[in-house]
Amino acid sequence: MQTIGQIIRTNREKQGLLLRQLAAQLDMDTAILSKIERSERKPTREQIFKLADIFKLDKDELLIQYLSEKIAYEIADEEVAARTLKVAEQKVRYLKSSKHGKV
Amino acid sequence: MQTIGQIIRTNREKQGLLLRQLAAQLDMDTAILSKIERSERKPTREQIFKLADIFKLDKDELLIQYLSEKIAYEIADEEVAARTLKVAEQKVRYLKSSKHGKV
DNA sequence: TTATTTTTGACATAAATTGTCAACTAGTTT
DNA sequence: AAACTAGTTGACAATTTATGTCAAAAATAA
Repeated sequence: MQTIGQIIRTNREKQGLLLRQLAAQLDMDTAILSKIERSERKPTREQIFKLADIFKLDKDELLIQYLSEKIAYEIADEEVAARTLKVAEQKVRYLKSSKHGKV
Repeated sequence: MQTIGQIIRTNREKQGLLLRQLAAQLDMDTAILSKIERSERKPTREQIFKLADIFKLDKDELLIQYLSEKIAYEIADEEVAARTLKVAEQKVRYLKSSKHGKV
């Protein structure tokens, strides 16, 4: 199970880029990128898209990794985490169906 | 599909309580409770537990409703919402297993 | 050792969440 | 109509959380 940070580091190293080089492309501080790679901070959504561009990764896939990681950390400590996600699925389905008409 | 707000309002009315009476029990401003019932604001975790006490509802159930609603709203607009939740389940399982030993 | 890269931590800035308050609306009573 | 009651709204303040900046320390390589 790879974290976003690990995905970034792997890709960066595969391309032989230094932290500061990738950070420059992302227009961010080296310190932050270092923290993101070690999961000490989360990237922003924009940063995710820039990373997908730079590494030619599928934007949706990377976004899914990013969002799911955020959610997972949000509730990982809850005993009810598993059931919460099941109910969340129902609610998402409901919200999406309401949106396209039937309220 | 009931929102937390609807659950609260239903229970409050069942008990014949006024907004200000329930708000007092919750030690919160009437305005906020009004907004929570209409889903204009989210309750805090503590407020959820107090509500479960007051209405004699199952704490875990209400917590699940609360957490899942938060998550659902977080990603409902994403095209990738459904897959995101599936991946989140995997990540939660992984995080929980790491926690109990095997890192 | 010197130079380079990465990590760390203190602090600043910005964004999101939550709370306070007073005015407003709508309905009811006098 | 005026006064009262319940609920709603919106502007603003306070708090919390997220994100960014910077310099110095630690690790690595030359």
